[in-house]
Amino acid sequence: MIFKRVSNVANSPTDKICETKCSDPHSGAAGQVVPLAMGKAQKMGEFFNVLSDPTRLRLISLLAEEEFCVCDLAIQLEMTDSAISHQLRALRAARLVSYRKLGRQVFYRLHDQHVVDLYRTVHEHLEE
Amino acid sequence: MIFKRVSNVANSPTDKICETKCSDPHSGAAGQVVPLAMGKAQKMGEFFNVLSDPTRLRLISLLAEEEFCVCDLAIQLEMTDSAISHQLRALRAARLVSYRKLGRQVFYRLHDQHVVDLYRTVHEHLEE
DNA sequence: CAAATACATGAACATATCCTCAGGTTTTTG
DNA sequence: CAAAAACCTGAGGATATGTTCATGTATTTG
Repeated sequence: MIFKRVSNVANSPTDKICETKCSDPHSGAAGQVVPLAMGKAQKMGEFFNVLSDPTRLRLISLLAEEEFCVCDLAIQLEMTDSAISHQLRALRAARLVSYRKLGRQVFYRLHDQHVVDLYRTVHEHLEE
Repeated sequence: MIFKRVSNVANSPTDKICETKCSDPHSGAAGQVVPLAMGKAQKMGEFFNVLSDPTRLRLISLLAEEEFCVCDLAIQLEMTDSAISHQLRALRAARLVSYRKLGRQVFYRLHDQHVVDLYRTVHEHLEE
């Protein structure tokens, strides 16, 4: 099956012709190669985006060891309470951390082991 | 061992006191919990950042199946050659893809299996 | 109860990111 | 050789992101 050019896609002024491997019958059952759907790519991107910030990664590296309150996290990263709080908000939104309140303090921990695994995997990968 | 407050760190006008668990002796051999170093956090962030864009993830999803030339990638994602080329540049810089030239076409493929594993792991993780 | 601590939040600013547009190079084709 | 195809690249503009600053809420302490 040949990929038909989607006509009005603003794909350059003069349309071009290059349907090289689109008709290739190998790879998979139907011989069709379909890209990840937009919606899923968006979700997946948002997930990786949470892990794309140095501060958030440093927070995760600490929380991978034990539970910490916001103030202590701020001290160890030598950053403002506010900055840390904002980042923890992002980590919460992504369901990467959970917390418990104790008096006026809030202790954060990693939501599950999954993130730690991912973190460690990439950490090893970059050691080369 | 107690964490001593790093004095001039712009850590709010009035310095505060909260050295809750910093002196906690458990976790690890020396009982010390040290955050990921700034430099490494930066590198790691850059790596995840490459995977934080929907377009790049869709490219990876295609290249996980087989080799493709730029034009075909553009057609399947319904985007401009230019846009795709820019993104492939980012993937190249991150050493996630390699390429071979054949005539006037350039065929891209994933550099190694490692990325595919990571991609699939997260893909499954988000299926809930 | 008033002050202080711990944390959260909104606005604002500087920076980064992704796409488009307008060119560029290289290779093929007529 | 000239035109076209395939791809690359830099500049520019809209949008997103991270920190600071100022302020707000809740809990503890004197």
